[in-house]
Amino acid sequence: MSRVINGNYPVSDDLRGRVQQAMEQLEYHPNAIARGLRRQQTQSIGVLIPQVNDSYLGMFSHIVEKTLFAHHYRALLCSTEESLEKETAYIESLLQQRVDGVIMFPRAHSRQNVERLLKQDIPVVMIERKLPDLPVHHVLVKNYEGGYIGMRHLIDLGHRNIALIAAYFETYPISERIQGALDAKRDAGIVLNPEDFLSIKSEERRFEIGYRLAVEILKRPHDRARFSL
Amino acid sequence: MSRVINGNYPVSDDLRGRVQQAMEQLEYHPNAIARGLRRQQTQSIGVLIPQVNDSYLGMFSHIVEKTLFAHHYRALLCSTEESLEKETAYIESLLQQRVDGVIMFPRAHSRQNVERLLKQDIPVVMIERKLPDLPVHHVLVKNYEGGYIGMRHLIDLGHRNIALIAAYFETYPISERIQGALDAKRDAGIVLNPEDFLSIKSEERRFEIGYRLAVEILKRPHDRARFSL
DNA sequence: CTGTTAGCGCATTCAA
DNA sequence: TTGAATGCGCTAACAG
Repeated sequence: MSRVINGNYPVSDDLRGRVQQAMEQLEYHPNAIARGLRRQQTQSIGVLIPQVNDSYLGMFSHIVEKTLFAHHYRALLCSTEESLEKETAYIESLLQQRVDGVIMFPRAHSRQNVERLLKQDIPVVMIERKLPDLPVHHVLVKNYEGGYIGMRHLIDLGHRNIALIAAYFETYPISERIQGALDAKRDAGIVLNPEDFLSIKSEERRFEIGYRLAVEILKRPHDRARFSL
Repeated sequence: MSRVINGNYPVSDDLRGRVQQAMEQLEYHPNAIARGLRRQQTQSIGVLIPQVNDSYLGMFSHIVEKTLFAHHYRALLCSTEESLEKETAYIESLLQQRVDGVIMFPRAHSRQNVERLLKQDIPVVMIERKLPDLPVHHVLVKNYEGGYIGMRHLIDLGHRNIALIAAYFETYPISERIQGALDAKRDAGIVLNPEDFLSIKSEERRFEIGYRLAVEILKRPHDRARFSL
């Protein structure tokens, strides 16, 4: 009897006892599928991440999973692998799965996918990316401040020749950090040397290129602090 | 019409066209919940891992997710955090979710949980742990050979004083590796010095203790190669 | 080839 | 307080 399991209706102790005993004997496990169909609610949240296999994102997904678990929700972790195609396929899957909500950590331009979710009235939380004109929740880090503080720290340490390496420099969180860093430089009255800003194109493998650029910088004359965003 | 979607019944082009058009207009997404209830099959596989947030396990879960995805299955990643309680809670959840199968990467003694799954006829795949008397699939690495080859390599390099650090030394994959390593030593006619085998108790934080033990070994006199399992 | 129907397991009515 | 009936959206079986 559903009333015993959910405890949202008055039930006599006698009946409850008999039902519970029967449940144990039959090794009965409530069918979450049928319940989801009836209640139109699945207690599951889609979590889209560029790659689970990454220290920062792994930490992020872990804490999300842990929190959802504690609130009796299940996280459907979806590794998009930076691919918009896979993200789209996963969105379709989550739509069919009738998830109660979606948390997105997008790298690519996922606007259309977000719109598809909203059209089906599925709440969306965006991490570290802005979609100001859409009714979604945002979780944003103080990127500008981070960039500013980081650069400021190096300046306070006495460094003056500070180069900047950035990937995805045209996208939201990074552009903010860069702006913060550049502003810190400007506020300290340090000349902005264009050759000190090295960007990595999005298509390139970021790790290797970052390494190569760093090596190049270190080959330059003078003492230089490095700063990677 | 389900026949159009699934394409497993003959349908005229005319009807198919009309149905497809209607689907687009209504922004129809097949309800996987209802389908799962009807078909008694959910196209989802539970994947239990001690921690997603770990380089080796992260890689493992990533490749599993990728493979399942390609086969139109969804991976329900469950991070057990080395806790038997959380593993048990997840097993119950997967049981209720009616997953089509479970892949387990257990650290703790998960025998009972495996038995609960089998009792409901859910296929189980065990990674790197043996449960010989249970009808489960096993995926095992050649641990003995790995330990043997590793030790053999150091011996071939000319080292003679070789210490061994191991956590969970009493559990399956590790004990195999240790046996392999010790056999390699014996086969090379090297005396087994008991103080060369350092174990880490399972309760301890493995990383820090491993580091401390390694430092201790390095303080010893003589040239010693280190070997961690 | 196509329309109709029953039932998957549950939660929520409505009666009793 | 409890039993019985309905329908969530789908697919498989059965007619047509």
